[in-house]
This record gives sequence, C-alpha cells and structure tokens, in this order.
Amino acid sequence: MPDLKLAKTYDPSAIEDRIYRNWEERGYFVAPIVSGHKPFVIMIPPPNVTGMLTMGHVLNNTLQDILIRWHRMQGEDTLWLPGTDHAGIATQIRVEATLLAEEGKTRHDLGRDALLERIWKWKEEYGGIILQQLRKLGASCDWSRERFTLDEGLARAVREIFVRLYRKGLIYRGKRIVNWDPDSQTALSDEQVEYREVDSHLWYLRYPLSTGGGCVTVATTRPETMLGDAAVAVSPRDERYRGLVGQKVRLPLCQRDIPIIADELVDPEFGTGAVKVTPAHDPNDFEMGERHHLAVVSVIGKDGLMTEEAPSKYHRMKREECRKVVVADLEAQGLIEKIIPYRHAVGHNERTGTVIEPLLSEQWFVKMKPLAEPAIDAVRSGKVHFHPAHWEKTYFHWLENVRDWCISRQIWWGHRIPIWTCRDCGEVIVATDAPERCPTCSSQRLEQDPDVLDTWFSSWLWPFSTLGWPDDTKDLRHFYPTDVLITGPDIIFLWVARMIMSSLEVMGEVPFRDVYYTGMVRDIRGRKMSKSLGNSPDPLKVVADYGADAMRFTIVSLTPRAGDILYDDSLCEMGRNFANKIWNATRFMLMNLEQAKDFQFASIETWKQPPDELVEHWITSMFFSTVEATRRALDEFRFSDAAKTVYAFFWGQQCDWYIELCKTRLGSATPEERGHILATALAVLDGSLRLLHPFMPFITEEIWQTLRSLSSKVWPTEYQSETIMLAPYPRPRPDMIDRTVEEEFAIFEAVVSALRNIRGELGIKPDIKIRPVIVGANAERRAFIENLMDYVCDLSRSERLAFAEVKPKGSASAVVEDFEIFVPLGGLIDVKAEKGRLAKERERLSRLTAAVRRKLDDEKFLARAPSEVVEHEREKAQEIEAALRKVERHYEEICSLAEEG
RNA sequence: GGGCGACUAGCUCAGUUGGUUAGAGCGCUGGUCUCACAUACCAGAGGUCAUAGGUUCAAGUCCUAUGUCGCCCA
Repeated sequence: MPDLKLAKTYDPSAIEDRIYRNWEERGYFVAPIVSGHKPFVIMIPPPNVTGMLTMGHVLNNTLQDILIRWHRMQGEDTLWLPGTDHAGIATQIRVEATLLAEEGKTRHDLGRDALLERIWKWKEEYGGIILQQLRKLGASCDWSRERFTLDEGLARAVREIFVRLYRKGLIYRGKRIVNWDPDSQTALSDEQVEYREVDSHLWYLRYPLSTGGGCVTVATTRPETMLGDAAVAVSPRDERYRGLVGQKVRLPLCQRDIPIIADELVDPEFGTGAVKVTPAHDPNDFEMGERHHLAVVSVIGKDGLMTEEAPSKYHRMKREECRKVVVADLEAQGLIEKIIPYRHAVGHNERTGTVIEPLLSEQWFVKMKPLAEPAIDAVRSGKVHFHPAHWEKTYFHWLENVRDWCISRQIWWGHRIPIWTCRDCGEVIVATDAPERCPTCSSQRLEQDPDVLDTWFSSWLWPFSTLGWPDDTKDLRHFYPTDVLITGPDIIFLWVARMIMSSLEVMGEVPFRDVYYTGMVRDIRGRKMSKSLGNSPDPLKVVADYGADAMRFTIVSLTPRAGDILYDDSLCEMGRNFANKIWNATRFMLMNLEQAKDFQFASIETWKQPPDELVEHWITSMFFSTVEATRRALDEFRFSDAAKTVYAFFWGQQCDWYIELCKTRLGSATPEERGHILATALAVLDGSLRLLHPFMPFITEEIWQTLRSLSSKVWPTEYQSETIMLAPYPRPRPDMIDRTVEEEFAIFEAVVSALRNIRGELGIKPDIKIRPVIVGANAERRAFIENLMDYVCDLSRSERLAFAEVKPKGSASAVVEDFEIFVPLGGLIDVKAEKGRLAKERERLSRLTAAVRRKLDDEKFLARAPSEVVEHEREKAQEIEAALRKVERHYEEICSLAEEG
C-alpha cells in the first residue's frame, strides 16, 4: 500500500523533474513504427541554436505537446521531432563578438576553418539550451530523433535540392540590388528585412542645368547617394518638366553631366515631381537604369563606407557622416532649397537592427514563380488548411507577388554553396559531393564558392530532411507527410510557404495538412515583450514559482482564437489553483478510501450502462458530455475552449456538486456502500485525469500513479499501462449521455441555489437551520425532491423539507420552475431585506416579460418567424409571467407583513 | 497608400450556421477557518455588446461607413 498521506497543498517542484526524467528514461517519447498504425507527426519549428526560452515558445510548444499527447493516448504512432537551426548570422556574430572581446581578434585574423571550429565548440557547449528548457515544460519530444540543420544528413538534403533546382534552372546567379547588411557584411533576403518608420527629413536639392539657365530641384531621403546619381527622372505625363526631358544637369560636388529622363515609375506627386536616380543604391533606380542604359556608380561599399567612385573628399566616410558633409557642402553652394521633416520606412535587419543598404551585388537566387504556383494550389484546394483561415489571404498575396529569393550569404557559418569553378578552364561545376577534378579539363585546381546558404534554405526542408531524405528511410516512409504545424504568423513567408514549396517540389506532397498560427504573447498592457522594456518573463522562473502544469494550463486558457495574448505571471495563479484543486479532490477520495470495503474499480468507459443511482447517472452523463466537447474543441484547434471545458467540469461539476454529494452519501453508507461510492468517484477522477493529461501532464501522472498503485486486484486493462501518457484518452460514449438526467439535476441545483440565496441575502447565520416548505409541486416533482432530500438538506443547511398546499406566513420565498419554496423565519425575518430581494427579482422578471410580450404582440413576428420560434416564445412568456405573478404576490404579502409588524 | 485582425462586465476573454433570460476566470462587495482544498467555500454587485446607419419578424452575431488599437505588405 502506498503512502496516501498527500500534502495539503500541491507542490509541483517536488515532482516535475522526477516524473520527466522517468518518462524520458523509459523511452515513452520515442515514436514507435508499427506497420498499419496511423502515425501522428509534428515537426517542431526549430528554434535558433542560440535561443533562450520565451513565453512565445511556451505557448507554441505547449500547444504542440497537447496535440502530441492527445494523439499518443489514442494509440497512434506519435512523433514530435525536436531540433534547432544553426542561425547563420546570429550565431556567427555572437562568436565573433566573444572573439573580439576576449582576444581582440577578427574572423579574418583567425581564418575560415579556425573560426568554424570555434563556432562548433561554442555550439557544443552553449548551443541548444532551449531544448533543455523545453524539458521543463514537459514537452514530450522524441529526443532520440533530435536534429540540427547543420547535421550531415540535413547538409546532404541541402546539397541535393540545390543541385536539383540548379539543374532545373530554378537556381541562378545574378547581379542586382540586394539587401546588404554592412555590419554583418552579407546579403539578406527580402523577408529578413523589416521596415520601420523613422523620423527623418526630405532634402530638396538643386541640380543646375548643364546649359546654365536654371535648376531642377529633386527631393530625396538619402542625400549622400547623390554622389552616385546617374540621372534625374520625371513622369512622362508631367507637364512641368516636358521641356526639360533630354537635357542634362551638372551633378553638384561631382561635376558630372547626367541626363534628365522620363519614366513611368516616377510619382509626380512626390516632392517636386523630379527625382534623382541612383542605380547602384536603390532597386527602383536600378530598374530605371537598365531601361535607360544609365551608368552604375557605386559610391557606398560593402563595409558601409564611401568608395573611390565618390569624389576623393568623401572616400572612406561612413554613410551617416557623409550625409552630413554632403548636405553641408551643398548648403554652402546654395544648392539646398529646403529641408522638411519627413517620416518614412527604412529597412533594418530584422534580427540585428542594422540599417540595410540596398547594394548592387552578385548573388545566388531561387526562381520562385514556378515553385509558388503549386504552393498556392495546395492551400486553395484544401490540401493544407490554415487556422485561423484568414492567414490564407496573407499567404496568397505574398505568393502571387513573390520575388526571387536571394539565398547566398557572405558569412562562414552555414551550408557552403555546392558550386565549384575550375581555375584553369572556368568550368562551373555543381555537385552534391566535392568533385575531384574538372570534368572538362581534368584540372584539380577547383575552387568552391566561398559563400554559404541562407539558414532558411535548410529550414525549408525540415519536414522531410529530418526524416532522412534524400534517402528512402523507414522514418520517411512511415512519418511523412506530417500532420500539423504550429507556428507564429511572423514566419509565414520565411518558413511556412517555403516548406510547402520545397515539399511539393521534391516529395510531390504537402508537408502537413493543418497549420495553426498562434498569437503573439504581449505584456498585460499589450506591449511587445522586449529586452529593453524588461517586460519579458523568464518561463523557468514561472515554472519554479507556479509549476509547469500551472503555466501550461494558464497560457492555453488565455490564448484567443484570433489575436494576441496578453500575459502576466500572476495570471498563472489560475493554473496553480486548479492544480491544487485537483490535488485536493484526490486527497478527499483517498482519505475516505481507508474505510472502504470490497473496493471494485472499473474504468468509466468500460461500464456497460449508466449507473442506476441518480447522482452517479448524472455525473457520468456530464463526464461524457465533457469528453465530447473537449475532443471536438481539440479537433478544431480551439485550445482554450478545450481547457476551459475540462476545467468547468472538474471544478464546477465534479468538485462543487458531485464530491459534495458524495460526502452526504458517505455519511450514512455501510462499508460495502462506501466501496461502491468511492469506486465510482475514482473512476470519474481517473477519467478526468486522462482527459486533462495533455494539458497538465505532471500532476495527472503523479496522481494516476497513486491510483494505479492502490490495488493489485481488480484493475481495468488501462491500468496495465505504466503511465498515464500511454493510457487511453477518454472515448466518447453517446449512450452514457442522458440530457433528461442533466435537466432534472439542474432543477435540484436550482432548489439548492434558491435556498442558499435566501440564506445569503437575508444574512441567516450558518449555524441556523432553516425549515423550507414547498408549495405547488406536482406528484412527480415531489417524488424527485423526496428522493434527493438528504442532499438538499445538507447543501442548504436545512431541516427536512415539508410539502404543503398553503404557503406559510412570514416567509422568505423563491420560485423554482413551476413551484414555490418558502422559508418561514418567524420573528427572525428581515422584512426589508426580503422586500429588496423580491423587488429585484420582480424587476428582472418584468423586464423579461416586456421583451417577450413585445415580440408576441408583433403581428409580423407571428406571421414570419418559424413556428417553433413562436411556440418557444409563447412557452417562455407563460413561464415568466407565472413566476412574475408569484413573486408579485410574495412581495405584496411581505409589504402587508411589514405594515402589521 | 493597400490588405488583415480586434473592439462584449473594472481586467483578460467565450458567445458556433441570426432566434433559450449575453457567460467564464481574475478583481470587487458581504458572509464563512463547514471534518479535500482560505491556492478554499457560499452569496452578491457589475454589460444600452466601440459609434452611426442599413438588411430582417428578429442583430453581440449579417452589410456599409466612421473611430480607436494592433499586425502585414508597399
């Protein structure tokens, strides 16, 4: 017999780590492969290897774990595959910073191989902390299948798809304007650039006409780039400048003559209608430059400093400084017409915040159009569903306007581009494995492209590369395609859309059927969590303070169906209190168990039929109603509904009513009866624990283990499972649901509530027993109440209820259904309080009556509303009006009593 | 500038295809240490559903406009 003396309050810190260790050691997380079994698979969105756990991760991973545990309990071959991505730029920057701080060296001092060695060492030592942190949440990931985007297997997948796309002509090299990060000294894709509103200025520059007479004024947000101007452009429809097109201006500070051109791209409304054209430093200008065959003058270099193509005065100036100097120089020459404050969007590196420089550069690109079309179809045709569905619009809009993807990065940490060039004959070789010699000239002097690939170029293969692709592995055959993806909408383009594209391209199948987008976790005032605001809670501290179950349950209950989630640590009290409630409900049963005899336990789902006893019949029906509602909510990704449904049952029904009623029953029970009562109560508890397990894995396991160890005799087959993790999730039993019993029980609840209301409102002391009288109950109702008499008395602290034809004088009163309850209070009655009570009730009923009458008096309503609705309104009117008449009579009597008194 | 979303009790949110008396948790007020739990129990107060129109017999729910806030794209 185990120690049943549970602590009075639940202490999660004492058990969570122990339970998790046990789960992991026993291999419960490892996904089995059983032929014929239905698999259920979720791939974790791999966090950065440099990452630390945030509340966003908590939300995201809790939802994944709920689905995973739910399906695992249904006997499916359930795989939740964890891992991290190598976060090319972020990781390299981090190690470089340490290198500089500790040794005063740059990466160039160290060289490529040595730096990579350092990064790997850093990764082994500090990388992937977040995966350790996930264990604290109770995440049931299959750690035996953990992957890293730089693993050899995933590296092969990256090279394989590169080669395939290259050979199909979908990967090409091109010279164009890219998003350049001058700090990290690398290109970025369009999706990695975040546009932020910045308060700046609009500078109006005067460019003198080469012929002498007059100036053209251009407006610009970037005066320093004027050194690289190749033209001035106006709209072809702009009358103001018609005569000037074809003429030239003399570019100040450079003394170059540049043409005035007309181009459709120019917005005549902007500034003066004339704009400067800098093909090397603006994507639109680059396009214009190509159309008009303009010179490309690169005045800003890859290091963010002014180049030698700029006049010598400005060489090696920082771009920010150069702006000031150029403006001052122009000012000195009287060439600044005006400067006005101007707010506009400036591209920043979304991770580091560095201001992006549009720069002409040669890079590798993926041609996206051919990949986008099947990806659009996949969602449009319903092969992939988005939840909430409105994200489909965003997805379509991006894919329909998709631009080519710049995939090369000028850093060292990442997948090296599998392209080699022969130094002797110039042959370009693309291969999955490093070639020995040039296939054309047999030279061994081959040089690999120095660049690496965008980290997302490995992440977009995640759903299948993690399972072994390009090999035909057992895992790939059994687990692909996956089922659900849970992620934030911020990476819908960076990741979700691209996974769909790559999967359709190489697997010919969608990577997942459902995508659930979480909201963003904000602070309680609705602000983004950020380091500088100091408003990001540490999830591990929350776990220490409240318990992982409490945090999980709270965050799931808080997550809305659409929109962000406003979070504060103190909200976790809700989850903590709930865990404590579960703990104490169990404690109650175990404390009573000691006196039970002939204890026979059977899982609630194995019962052949509903119990005969009314209370048990009712709680069984409520339980299976809850099972249905919970499963339906999970099916539809309504996580908070699911959590609240179980909560409402456990607390509102099981604890507030069922257990309270058990107390009454146990009070007068024989030892044999006690055994039966408790076996039923424990069966309901067992069922609700299994229902709750995906949400609160630790406490449910802890209690379940206690239940399991209670008896070696008669256990349901479910208990042959060593863990609740693998016990069956409660199955629906529609035959056990009885709406009639649920409705009947509601009448019982109403009687008790009415009596409690009278006690509470009239301030009747708890130790005074009341003697209620029921008037006007028909034989059926009377029998029903007689049957539940002990319960009513206990819950309302009443003497045995009497039935009468005549109402007792000097009573407080209430109307329930079609009968009346009176509580004679003799001299004790507080007439004023009772008058107030009745007046309030009268008001309420009058308002309702008026509303119903308004409808029933409306001929159009009677004529046009469906007959059921009209009928329903009629019944409602009768009921309410009957109740109102009774309450009015009671009110008058109380008033006359007051006069007598 | 274009698109998307949100607006329901003091706070955070439910409210299924229009039709039971608009709900929950927290907070608040009053009462209880009632033998599982004061992280609890019992009772109560609190909402003209952002605003203005419209459709309909009927609108928190559908349509239009406006406002406020948030996100995405340009």
